[in-house]
Amino acid sequence: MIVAPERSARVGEIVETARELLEREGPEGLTMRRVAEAMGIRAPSLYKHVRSKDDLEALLMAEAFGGMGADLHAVMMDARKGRSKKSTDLAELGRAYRRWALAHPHLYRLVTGGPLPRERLPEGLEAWTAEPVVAAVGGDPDRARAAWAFAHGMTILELDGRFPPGADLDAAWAAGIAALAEPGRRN
Amino acid sequence: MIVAPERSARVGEIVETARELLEREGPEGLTMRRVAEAMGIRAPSLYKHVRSKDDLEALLMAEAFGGMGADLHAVMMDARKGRSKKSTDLAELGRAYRRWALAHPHLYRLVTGGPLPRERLPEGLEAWTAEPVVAAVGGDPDRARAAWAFAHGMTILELDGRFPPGADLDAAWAAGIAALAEPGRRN
DNA sequence: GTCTATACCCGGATAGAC
DNA sequence: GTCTATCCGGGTATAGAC
Repeated sequence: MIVAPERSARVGEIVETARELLEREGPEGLTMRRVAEAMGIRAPSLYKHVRSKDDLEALLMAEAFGGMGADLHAVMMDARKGRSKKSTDLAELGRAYRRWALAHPHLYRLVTGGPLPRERLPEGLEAWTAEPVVAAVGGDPDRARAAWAFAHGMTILELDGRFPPGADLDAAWAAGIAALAEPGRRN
Repeated sequence: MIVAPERSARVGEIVETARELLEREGPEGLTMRRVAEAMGIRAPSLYKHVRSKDDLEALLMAEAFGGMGADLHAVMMDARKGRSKKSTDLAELGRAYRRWALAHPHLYRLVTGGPLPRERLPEGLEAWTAEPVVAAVGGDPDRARAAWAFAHGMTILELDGRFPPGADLDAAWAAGIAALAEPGRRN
């Protein structure tokens, strides 16, 4: 479990406002001036609570990470109740991953796009989020990375509208997951 | 084969300057002012040749697309000389893809990050670039999309430094390619 | 301690003169 | 085809009012 670090109530308000703005209007809408405006104050006042815009984005990232991670962990827990086998896990996980991303496209981009500001993120958050994937492939780190790359690639290409209009993405997901769900056969 | 559309020599200069700037300094360095400066003119003059910065980026994108596509087509041609079978094709293709991206990280991001401005790109460029991948998986579009997503995911996560320091990326690539290279077995 | 006003710098873009 | 002047919007530092 991940515990949110202590911080003033004001900071919580700012992050919440920023999250709503980002989800509603996308990255263009997330400016310090707009956040302040939405809170009824002036932009410079924000700097009494957060160091910089990058800092604010890191806080948002931590929150979003936690939300997505919670969803994935829930799938893992469900699977452990016995109703599913390993390869089903991975398929379920993939669906949960995709569902979360499509429900929060801008947050997904924030969390997965560009380098991670690791110094600004709670320690262990990254590994915790990845746990369910590692578990679903039986602990093989190479296959876990391949699966993660596949899921991220499918997701970001879909969000960016890079697949042709008629593409059957369910089928592409199924093809990839089926292939990656079991141990390699050659070598 | 793709033919570059007609355009004034000056536009060619601008695109070339922009490409050098982007490759050398990254997206932060690519501003209209810096491009102009590098050419010894003022920024507003650029607008006599390109409509907007987005337009300039689209020109850059088309060029980069062509470059990457040419590399992938070369691999496909080589394979057709008979030395390799299908699954080898996909592995070779993956290596060429990764190599190109690591050699031109900023161009790769430009080409694959965010939505495609399809109206501004030469028609057919996208499909032409994808041809070798489709060929390598025997024409199955679902598997081609899965393979592309995997390759893009691996590549962008590597460029963004999202894998842990000790991760064996060669192994992750191999695991993914081996899995995706052959037709699915279940259903 | 919290906010405001003001101001600076940078980037994209336009208008109009030469 | 290039210039100068200029506008707008964004991040952010500073100084000071309450």
